[in-house]
Amino acid sequence: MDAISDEAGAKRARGLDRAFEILDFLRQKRQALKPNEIAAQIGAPRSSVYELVNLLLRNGILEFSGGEGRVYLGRKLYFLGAAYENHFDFTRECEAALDWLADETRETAQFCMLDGNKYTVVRMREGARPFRISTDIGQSVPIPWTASGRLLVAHMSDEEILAFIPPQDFRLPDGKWLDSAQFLAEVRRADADGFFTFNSIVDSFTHCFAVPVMGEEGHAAATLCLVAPRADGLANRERYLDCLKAAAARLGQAPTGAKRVLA
Amino acid sequence: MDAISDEAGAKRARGLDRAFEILDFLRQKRQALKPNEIAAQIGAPRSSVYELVNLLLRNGILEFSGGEGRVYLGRKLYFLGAAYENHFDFTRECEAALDWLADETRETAQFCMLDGNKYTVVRMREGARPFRISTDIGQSVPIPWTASGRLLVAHMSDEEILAFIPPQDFRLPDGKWLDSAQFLAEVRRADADGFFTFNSIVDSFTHCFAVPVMGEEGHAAATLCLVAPRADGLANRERYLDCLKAAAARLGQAPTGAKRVLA
DNA sequence: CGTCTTTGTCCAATATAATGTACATATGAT
DNA sequence: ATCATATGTACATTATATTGGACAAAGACG
Repeated sequence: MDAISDEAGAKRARGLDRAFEILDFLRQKRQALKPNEIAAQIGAPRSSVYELVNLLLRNGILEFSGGEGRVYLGRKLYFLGAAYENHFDFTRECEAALDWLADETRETAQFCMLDGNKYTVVRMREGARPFRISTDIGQSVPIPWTASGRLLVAHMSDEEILAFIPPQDFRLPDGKWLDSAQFLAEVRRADADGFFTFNSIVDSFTHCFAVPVMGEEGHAAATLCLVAPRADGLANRERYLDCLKAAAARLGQAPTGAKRVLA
Repeated sequence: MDAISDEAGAKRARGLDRAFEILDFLRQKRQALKPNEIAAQIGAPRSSVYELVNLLLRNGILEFSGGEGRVYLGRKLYFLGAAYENHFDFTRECEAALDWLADETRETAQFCMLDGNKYTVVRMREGARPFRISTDIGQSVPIPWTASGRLLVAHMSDEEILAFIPPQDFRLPDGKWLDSAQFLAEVRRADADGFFTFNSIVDSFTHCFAVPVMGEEGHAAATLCLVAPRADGLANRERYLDCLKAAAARLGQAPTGAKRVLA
């Protein structure tokens, strides 16, 4: 499934990799599945999947859900995820930033990150527009399809970027292929400018704005984005960018392990 | 680590179990650790831990954090946890219920679940009291120490319960041992009553109220709790219980007929 | 009634993952 | 300098985890 992992030769897969492949698959499907279905759809031996599923069930990583022996992601994952969220503590400030952005611009505001070699929307505020413009939260989207994508890979070299992004992800939703050289050029420009904007590739009526949120490694750990109707986006371009930059500046470069003890 | 799994004989541990042991350990420690430290503290071979950590890093399950090669839970776990939360979608209603409870009673309100064979507070609203009564969110607490614990294991047989709860968890914070027979009797009473209340075992000045939130399997999937000063709790006992039951009824699964929370 | 598909369990074979050990480097104490 | 500790890497060994395939029960369908 992942372009990173298995190739051609029918090698044995490591249990851990298979396990996380199962978890990712369930997340992508967003529904409980029978072990059999999982095995068939990810192309793994049934016996292996059954064994792994049982193991994960015992650990609380998976849970029975939906009856008929179907399984889905388990409570333990929720706890682990909550611990992550708590540790890096971007959530609260993130929500505040999105609220402020949505309030200030009336457009859809998003907080986005990389999930492996895909782009994903982590949090979102719907704008006050009469029509909804939204990618679903948690869905994996090819990096080249998004404005944020340019910023999220900007710390890599050209070679690293091309090795990182699956080649098929340069195929746009309309079937056309995005030239990788053009993409790389846009990455470099975005990095130099500190933002990236374009008419959305995914639809034909929105303009997207993205600015980086700097993490502790000194590069973009996430992005803040606005998705606006095209005319509107072009008309308010400077103001929107200023809003985004202000919000990102407040969010970024948080003190590393900052633990706040509340009184 | 888990009382369930390995004991005695120095057997080889399975990679997956070790991996999740590492994840749980990091969650418990709530800080980034070096692989070396992890290995030493969980009593695992260093070479194994190094291999697993690298594997988990490649999968985004762990991340470098805090420098010096330290690692902590990774973003992928956040995504998986978010998918779980989204699927079972208890969060939004849960927050509303806690808000309502805190508003109605002015006491600390908690939403609690089992994490493996421990009790844990998943969400909480601080009460309006001048002093704080709080278990930290996400901390694992022995089941017998809590009022909720009685309800969360009530669907098991006596034997299952005793096999499920680690024996040392019957040792209370003050060093005394809780008689398991007494605990089982309390479990049965709580199940019959549809609630459990007692003077906290953990401290000496609070009274705890717990009611079950019924899940799709027909037993308590979680609990709603109030933690009140003793005098206050006793004075408002009936009203607090009514509030809790009302909130839990709205939260829980519509009873399918088998088991029923008595009003 | 057969026949096919779906689902789950069981088991032997072997590729390999977990481990112990040795090695390399840095840091700090004496 | 010398010793001790902490940290990370490399590799051979062997216990075992992964896998394919056999087996069986339970529909679905004609």
